[in-house]
Amino acid sequence: MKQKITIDDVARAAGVSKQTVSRAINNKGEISPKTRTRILTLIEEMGYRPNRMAQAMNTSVSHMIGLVVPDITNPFFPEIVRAVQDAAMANGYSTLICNTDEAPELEVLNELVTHGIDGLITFTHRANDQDVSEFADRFGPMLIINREVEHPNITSLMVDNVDGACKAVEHLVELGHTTIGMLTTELESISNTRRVQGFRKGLKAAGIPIDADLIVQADPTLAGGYAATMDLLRQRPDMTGLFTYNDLMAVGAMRACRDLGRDIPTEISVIGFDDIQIASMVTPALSSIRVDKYEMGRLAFERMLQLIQKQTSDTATIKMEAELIARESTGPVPIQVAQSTVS
Amino acid sequence: MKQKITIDDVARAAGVSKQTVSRAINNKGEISPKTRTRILTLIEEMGYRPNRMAQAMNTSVSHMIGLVVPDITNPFFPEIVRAVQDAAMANGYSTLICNTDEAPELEVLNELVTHGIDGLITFTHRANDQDVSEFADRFGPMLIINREVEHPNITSLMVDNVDGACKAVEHLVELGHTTIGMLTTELESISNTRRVQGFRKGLKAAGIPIDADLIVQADPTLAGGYAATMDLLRQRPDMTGLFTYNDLMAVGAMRACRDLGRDIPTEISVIGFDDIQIASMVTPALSSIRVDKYEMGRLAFERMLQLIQKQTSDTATIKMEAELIARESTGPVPIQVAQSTVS
DNA sequence: CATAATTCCGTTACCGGTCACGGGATCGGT
DNA sequence: ACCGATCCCGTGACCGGTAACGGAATTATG
Repeated sequence: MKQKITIDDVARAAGVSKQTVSRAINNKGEISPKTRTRILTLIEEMGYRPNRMAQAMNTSVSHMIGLVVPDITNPFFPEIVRAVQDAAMANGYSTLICNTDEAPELEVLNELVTHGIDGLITFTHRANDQDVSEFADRFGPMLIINREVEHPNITSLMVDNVDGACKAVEHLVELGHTTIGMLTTELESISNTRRVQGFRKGLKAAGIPIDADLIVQADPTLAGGYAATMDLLRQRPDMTGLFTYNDLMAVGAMRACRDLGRDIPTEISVIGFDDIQIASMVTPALSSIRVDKYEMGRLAFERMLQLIQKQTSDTATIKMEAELIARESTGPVPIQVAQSTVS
Repeated sequence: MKQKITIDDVARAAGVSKQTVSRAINNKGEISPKTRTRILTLIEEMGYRPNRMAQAMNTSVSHMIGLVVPDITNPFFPEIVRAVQDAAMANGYSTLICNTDEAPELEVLNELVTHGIDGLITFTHRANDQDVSEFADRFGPMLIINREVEHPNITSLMVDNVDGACKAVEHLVELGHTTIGMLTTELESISNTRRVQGFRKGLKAAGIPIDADLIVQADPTLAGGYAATMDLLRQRPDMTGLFTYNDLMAVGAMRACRDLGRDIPTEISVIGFDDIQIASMVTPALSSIRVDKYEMGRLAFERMLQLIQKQTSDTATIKMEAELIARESTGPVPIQVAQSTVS
């Protein structure tokens, strides 16, 4: 049994050629209105749906896109994924998703290509520029998030990390802090580099000298943030403001502060980055630099669709701003119960 | 330009028929070892990969499975998705994912089928049994999580919700609580029904009479838990133990307790269900009934693969236990920093 | 009424692989 | 040296659709 109902079955039932059925479905080519409606109602009755693989074989349009994220369990990604899928589904596209944190990125990409995807949205970070370029040569439209690669097939979507980090520092400075630390993470990460850059820029703008001792590297996790903060606060108890590479580190940092008896926000202020769901759920609620993740996914798919349909050949980088969200961890603000739909 | 490299290109380059190339790749049929290795090295050099769509057209094996979740941004799902994808990738399978909380479920399923998926793992909850059965008639192997449908093509994976809820109550009872409330959610949900059932069973086992006033329905969200708890604690200030349908409600409940000046856990104990990442991150850390979500996804794919490859025709329900995780919210336990890998 | 222009639909080839079959070359046995 | 078995490999058809072309039926035109 190959497939439940084929176009031939419909053609036979309608007493026409399958080409005519095809014309009826796609409303393409010459076909009389009454034949068309007759076939369409018949299709409806039979519950026939064209096989997208067969379609893709001659049209080269599979109605699938690839979506590659490092790790879907990282709270930063689900919202982006959701946005891409919502937009995809609304346009008749399905999404093939892969995680790459423990798999060779290019291998994953190549595997996705064999399925005939029409486009690719990815957070490819580990593969080097040259390999990515070579891949893009052989493949079609590609959209990379938080990375810029010069290539006619590659469009980038960049969050303004420098500005975001800068806003975090500005916020702390406005609250009166002058001894401000930062938890950073692996240097290979472009986002991290930019956020450190923004941190320095913010301090400089406020006329605060940069103290290398206050910039500490750690794992971008809750445990990493906890450990680094324990160390940092012991060595530099004078620190009253802390900015972290991401929210999970900030949550860990807050836990460390509590364990060291440093009240938040009266004795120390903490601000994270990304504004993941958890940020608004912890106590005290975490201030953060929000990246509009849903919008990010939406924009990514929107441009991707245009590229696929060749409505545009614009591969100019899409830029997004990051926004300060001040909550309890950087000052006494009213408690807000977040809106969230979760079962 | 249809595709970068086809089997014909390889055949031409090797000076053989494409059938021979096919034999070399699949190591199937009669082929001399030296021809085979010659072709394989050539394939390696050229970077050729067979088009899975074309393969699927005659073999009916697309190496894709469908994965349908209500909402990937719900913290309950990413880990399951990840587990399925890890297992899938390890077996050469790709995953087509869709969200269904705002789309007609059967429509989504049917759409996935047109892509030729080999199997389907789903959390289909809203569609009624008959529609699901009819769908299963036309489709192949299906695995539904947290729902049982009698059908030769359908395998179920069930978490023992009754037992899990029972464990939560037992835990509260052991701590000395006798006035225990529960936040439930929509009645249509099977999981909810079972958890309420377990709640009642636990009380009965402890000899505590069931007080209908203490069972309150709310949205399964942080906001829902917050609002319901505010109401409940005002009407029943004597309540000292609270069990919630899920962790998000519990986090909301804890916030409500704090706002009402009820200290956790000295004045009231709270326990949730699912043990999502957030549970270990909030303060105080939330006790919960853990569902091993990674194992859930792993088991689901494992069985699915067997069914696809017809290694088994076993559609017996897969059962999973839920486990008590006691943290700060139900008693003074040492603080644990959770292990978590997040960027 | 004959011819040209439309309208509508069927036929054939093809997308990129795999299956079933058949046939040439090599080898062994007598 | 002849014949059958074995080992390889090629040929044609096919999976389920679509593109391109061509031809019959209908309508318009002289």
